[in-house]
Amino acid sequence: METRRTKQQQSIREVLAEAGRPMSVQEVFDAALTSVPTIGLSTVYRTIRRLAEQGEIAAVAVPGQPDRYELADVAATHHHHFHCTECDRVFDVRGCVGGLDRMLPPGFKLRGHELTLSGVCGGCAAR
Amino acid sequence: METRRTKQQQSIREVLAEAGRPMSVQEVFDAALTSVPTIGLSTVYRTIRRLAEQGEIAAVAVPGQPDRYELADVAATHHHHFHCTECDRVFDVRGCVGGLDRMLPPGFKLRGHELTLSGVCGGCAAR
DNA sequence: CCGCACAATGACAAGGATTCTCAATAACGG
DNA sequence: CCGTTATTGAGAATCCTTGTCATTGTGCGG
Repeated sequence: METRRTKQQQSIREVLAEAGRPMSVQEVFDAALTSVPTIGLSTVYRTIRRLAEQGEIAAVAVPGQPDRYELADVAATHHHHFHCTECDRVFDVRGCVGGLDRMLPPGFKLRGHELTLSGVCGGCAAR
Repeated sequence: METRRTKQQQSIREVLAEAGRPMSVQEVFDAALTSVPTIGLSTVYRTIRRLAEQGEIAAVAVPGQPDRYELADVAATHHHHFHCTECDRVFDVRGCVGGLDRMLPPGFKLRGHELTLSGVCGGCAAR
């Protein structure tokens, strides 16, 4: 089961890398179309799922909307997210919080956490 | 446009109130069936959506899974969530974090935040 | 440089979740 | 008790995601 390098996967990674923010599958698909006009939506779903399973990208959930994804090396640089309720885009924000394990009941084991701030982004607030 | 009191809506609220944790639509439906055996899935979706729009319940997102919902008065008592990666249930946890607005870029306006811890719950850890 | 094996693709079918549609039901004011 | 009409339940329709499969094209060995 070797792994082969294709322009489709290359494109998807580039899109995610250049975006600098978590993107939905549809967003990735639209962006990838400009560099690989024949790419199929299935391929984007497949590739993103595989990257997620391999831990190369991380999923970000927003209530009522499809998941977004971002590169794991970004995710590894511990940070969190900001969801603009106006334009529905998601941004990365730096910084974190501590003492989380103290919030848990006895017997619970903490493995990770995800903080999503919400409000209005700079662009939307300006208008 | 008056609002009428029905046993279906009553049941859905009771289920959410008694659960004490965020539930998916399917979970609410299953639980509501015991008190109102004829209730339809459509009604549960409709009612939950309306309650969410009215701000009576709040949505909780988990990557790759349908949203969960909990009563707003619970949500108002500021708290957060713990997602067990073993049994996939979501629990409420007390406590919070501060200084979040300092994490935002200039021009961004913070209106709310959602913290989701993940790991293994007490029950699953015991086994 | 060529050809083969098979991983990856793209188009479409299939599946699951959620919303929509509409005739039938049942609150609630009169 | 009656009529109005909000609400319901069943199923169709829609959206998002995964599965299927013939075709394509990568990477290796010759």
